[in-house]
Amino acid sequence: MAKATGFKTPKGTRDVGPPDSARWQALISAFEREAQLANYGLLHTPIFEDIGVFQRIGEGTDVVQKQMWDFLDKGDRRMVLRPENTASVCRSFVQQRPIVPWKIWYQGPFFRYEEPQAGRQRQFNQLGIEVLGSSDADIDVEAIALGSRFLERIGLKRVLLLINSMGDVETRLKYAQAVQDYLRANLGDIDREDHEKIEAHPLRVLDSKRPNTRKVTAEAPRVEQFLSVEAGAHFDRVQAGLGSLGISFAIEPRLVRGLDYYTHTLFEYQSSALDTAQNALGGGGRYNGLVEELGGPDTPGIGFAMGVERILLACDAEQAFVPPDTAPVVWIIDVTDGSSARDLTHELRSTGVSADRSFDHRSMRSQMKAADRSGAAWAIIVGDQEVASGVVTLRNLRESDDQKTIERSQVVAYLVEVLSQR
RNA sequence: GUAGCCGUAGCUCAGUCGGUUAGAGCGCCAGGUUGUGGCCCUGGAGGUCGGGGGUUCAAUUCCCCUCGGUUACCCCA
Repeated sequence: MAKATGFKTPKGTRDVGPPDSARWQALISAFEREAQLANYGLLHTPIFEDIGVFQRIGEGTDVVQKQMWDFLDKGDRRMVLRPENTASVCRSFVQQRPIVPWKIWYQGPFFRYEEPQAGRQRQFNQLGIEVLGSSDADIDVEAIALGSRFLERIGLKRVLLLINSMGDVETRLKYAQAVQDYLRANLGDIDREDHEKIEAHPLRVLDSKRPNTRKVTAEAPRVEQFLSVEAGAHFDRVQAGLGSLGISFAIEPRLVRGLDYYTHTLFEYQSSALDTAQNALGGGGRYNGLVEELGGPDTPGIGFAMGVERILLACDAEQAFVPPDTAPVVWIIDVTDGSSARDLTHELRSTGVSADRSFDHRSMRSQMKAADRSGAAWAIIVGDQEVASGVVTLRNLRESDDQKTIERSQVVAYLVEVLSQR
């Protein structure tokens, strides 16, 4: 417990240190590899932006209405810590005007000012991709497949892929009207807490978790009946593509997602291994109006974001993606004046062998304990006898207790040789 | 923003129906073994019992407030 005068991480934030940080890095690397395999480039955007960038994602959304972590800078500009990345990427696209299709991936911290709970932090990390400049349904397939492949490759098995379509803007408007009419007609059977949403955001009532509302929405009109010919063809092509790639999915007519910019394809990856309220590992969809909203040309886009913390929670639940081994290969035990430890660690590191040592002239027992605890495979022991004879003692700490005497001048080359044979 | 539960050593937790120096296990440090880790034994360090206020002769314990954690609503990653 922190002292009265001590500081702690701010509410809804946490430190991530060893060994968790190594696992976290490995997860990012796994995603980076997946992105590179599909020729996506890395885009870093600022962690804060003008508040207007994010207001474009929908005035009626919770993200904009109550979760924006905004502040005035010293020039009286209204800034906001980014709550998501799609709007930033579109802002960047408008500013840079890269050639299309622009395929980028990203990773980093995001911020939403809300009450923390399981799988929900005020600062959290997302990784994801965006593609701007193509309305080809095969890009939808590529994006969805990339996410599925990533989750599969890190060892998650209990993942459900849900998809839906919102159609184009006209479809969406007509469908929203139909849903609203239907909900109004069944007002009495809908949980009271959802009544307000019926008027403000009828589509969002569809993913309400309240039992009475769910009974009503199960029978709600389906979007298929409202899809234009083009929108229907697009959705058909996406489904056929996923089928061709052998990716299993379920159509979820009530999947609407909370951001207003989505059109056409919507998708979400859910973990059935998590029994918390937040079981969505990630989600995304197509947004064909957002670039224009931000002052650019009419440009289609699609992408998804996944929550790093949630993925790791799911990995814990499935006992997948174990932390990588970060132990040094060699530990130097020097019971003379420490000079050998100083020089040998440097030599080993220079040849690419990880090595560490104790400091502060600890006892041999203490140094051996430290070597054991570190997980090192080898110990190099240097005492007065060794120094006098120009040798060191090389001890195997893992497979056996074998140890042997070896020339001081040979030991580094010897270890490099032994390690190369693995 | 709202509600429930919870804040006692670095970690996981006992405990105190209010009463002299607040405990355990694990971890850490040292010793048993002045050249050998993992097992075992011994010892040690480390807490203003989350913070503030109130009641009381006396508060870690009771009351209020506050901060934080946690779970849920809402919503999302």
